[in-house]
Amino acid sequence: MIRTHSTYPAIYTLVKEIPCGEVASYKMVSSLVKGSTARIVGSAMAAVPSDAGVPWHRVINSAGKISVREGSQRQRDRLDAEGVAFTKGGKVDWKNHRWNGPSETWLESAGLDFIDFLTIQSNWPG
DNA sequence: CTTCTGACGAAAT
DNA sequence: CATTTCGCCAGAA
Repeated sequence: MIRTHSTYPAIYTLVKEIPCGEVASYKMVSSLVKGSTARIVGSAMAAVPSDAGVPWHRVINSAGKISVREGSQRQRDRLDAEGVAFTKGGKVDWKNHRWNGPSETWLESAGLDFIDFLTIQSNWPG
């Protein structure tokens, strides 16, 4: 694992909890990792080692779209393959594919109790 | 130390 | 809807 920002490891273990067919926003991820921001999560995704097994393609922006860059088509292809539906405007319907949060095991390891989680989740899109 | 560049986001236009 | 503006901040040069 590449050693960069101190919150990268926590970000990666959290993103690994997102199951096939579901997506989360950079903001959602950052809301669960203390000390991180949506921007940092973006940097973390850009730095994911190819062999780390982190499903980086399941993290999109808060508008429900895939951020434009080189390789964004590859991300779109992966999500299509997982059954994630996009509207004509290229957006994902949070109602159908939004991730609902990590396992309690993860929350515990992050020092968050269930009440904290519910408060955080109430501010998620959708 | 300074500068520049973003896989971001929210609000305003 | 699309664009712009501003706040934010890590990491590379």
